[in-house]
Amino acid sequence: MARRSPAPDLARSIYLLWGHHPGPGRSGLTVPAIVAAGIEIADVDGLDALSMRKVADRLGVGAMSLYGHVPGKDDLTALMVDAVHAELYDQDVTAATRVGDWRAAMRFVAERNWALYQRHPWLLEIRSSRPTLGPHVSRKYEVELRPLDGIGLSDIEMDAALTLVLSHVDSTARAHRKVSRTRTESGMTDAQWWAVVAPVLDQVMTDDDLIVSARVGGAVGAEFDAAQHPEHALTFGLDVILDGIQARITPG
Amino acid sequence: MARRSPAPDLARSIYLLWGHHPGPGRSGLTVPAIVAAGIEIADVDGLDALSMRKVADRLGVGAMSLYGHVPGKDDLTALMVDAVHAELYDQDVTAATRVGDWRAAMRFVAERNWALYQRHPWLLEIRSSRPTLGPHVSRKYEVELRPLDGIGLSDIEMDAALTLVLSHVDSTARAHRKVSRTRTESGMTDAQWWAVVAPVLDQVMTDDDLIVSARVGGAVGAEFDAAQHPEHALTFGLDVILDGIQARITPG
DNA sequence: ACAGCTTTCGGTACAGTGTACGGTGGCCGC
DNA sequence: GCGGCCACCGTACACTGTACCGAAAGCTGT
Repeated sequence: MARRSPAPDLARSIYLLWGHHPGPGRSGLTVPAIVAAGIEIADVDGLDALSMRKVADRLGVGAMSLYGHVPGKDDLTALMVDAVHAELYDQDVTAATRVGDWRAAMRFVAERNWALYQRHPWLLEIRSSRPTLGPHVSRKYEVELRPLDGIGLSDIEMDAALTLVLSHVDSTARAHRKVSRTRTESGMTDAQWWAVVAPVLDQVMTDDDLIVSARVGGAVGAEFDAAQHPEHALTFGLDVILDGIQARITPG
Repeated sequence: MARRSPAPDLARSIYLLWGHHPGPGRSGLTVPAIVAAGIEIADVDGLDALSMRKVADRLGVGAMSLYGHVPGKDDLTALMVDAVHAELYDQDVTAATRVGDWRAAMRFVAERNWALYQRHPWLLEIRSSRPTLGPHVSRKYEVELRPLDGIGLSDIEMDAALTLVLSHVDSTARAHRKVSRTRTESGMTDAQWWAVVAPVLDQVMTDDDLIVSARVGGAVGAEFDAAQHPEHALTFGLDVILDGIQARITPG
């Protein structure tokens, strides 16, 4: 696994994110090409399937050649993250402000981020210790922050409010992904899966105290089969959060 | 890596979670001991450092001996997850209802879950496709759902509201962990780290549009150094969410 | 055109991982 | 005392990220 002794070169990582990388060598290999290949693999097979050798194979190049352009896998994934964030607002820094008041803007932001997670589910699997300080991520932050400027929140509250909206999308997408992975991995529909699991649970759950959760779990399960559960959770949570923020702006 | 061809045995996994496991063999190995060893390793060194060989070493046993008690690593981590959830409410199903009205109860729930994440940060790193259908996780759901019963939410809204609170704790803990990992991995304080990063960013960020984010980022960074940032984010978000739920119960 | 140097490429190797397979040793029932 | 069974585990395989260093290709100076 990752060497940690010679302290990862922060400066180099940042320069790389902001486009300071060597031109093509004699095999035509470039950083953008490597990043694009990585994204393609992760989009199709997930982050677990992303390996340096697979990226190299896809580019018709030896595994070790990648290391002349990218310091290691962590930096590659950071580059991938920043790259896909360019898709969000087409580089238009007023994209969110443009759609209406701050509530409409936050709904727009939530929807765009949700769509991004659907296109690139591997974003949810990344466990990086450092924040991604790349150009597109920075710009995304600006776009999403602007509609909250001047509506009566302190700077710190602005950040907290945005974080709240984004975390909600993140968590909902994560839950959504969990059920869809269960589906694909087991090769069953949700109903089939429950048909296998339910009898076992019935046999084993001898706990008489699970009164409320049994009822609620049943109701959720029913809605669940109705198939558009995640969208409901997304809008419900968003409504709650926006109302809560509103209450913070205009108390009483 | 994980074999997937012979379809993971769902029934066996559930039975295992609910305590159906073989007694000690001639080396004294038991499932609870394996799970405890796994938790100890993950608590200290994180989930990445958890390997079947390390668990076996800690128990003075060969790596393959574990497979007589546990089908594989995924099931082991599921067992670990369920096990630590026993710590949350000391098996008292009325623990949350007891502390006051539903708002007080949700604060209590948030605080307990936050504490659990601090004790077992590896909970945030788990990427399992299936939900953990174990006894302690089930009971936790019941404990946390009860205070929301009968306050004017539909069953589905109850679940969504609880999910909202828990996701918020989850996301905040995740962000908190990210900065503390940056600290330990780089061996620098936050200030030192920024002292390295900031000049590089300044040199490379030639984007004139980042007006609001520069200001807000600065404010957050200052608060950030004040060191209790995550607790602030936790209570701010919780206030927003609870106000939003309140608005949903008693409109007007 | 050719020599020499620089830069880039990639084969091999190493320390890890999860876990399948099959041999072995110790315990239990007779 | 002894046959059989089963828990245990040594070995092996297919992977991973990446360090090291030889090889080859291209550019430069003459």
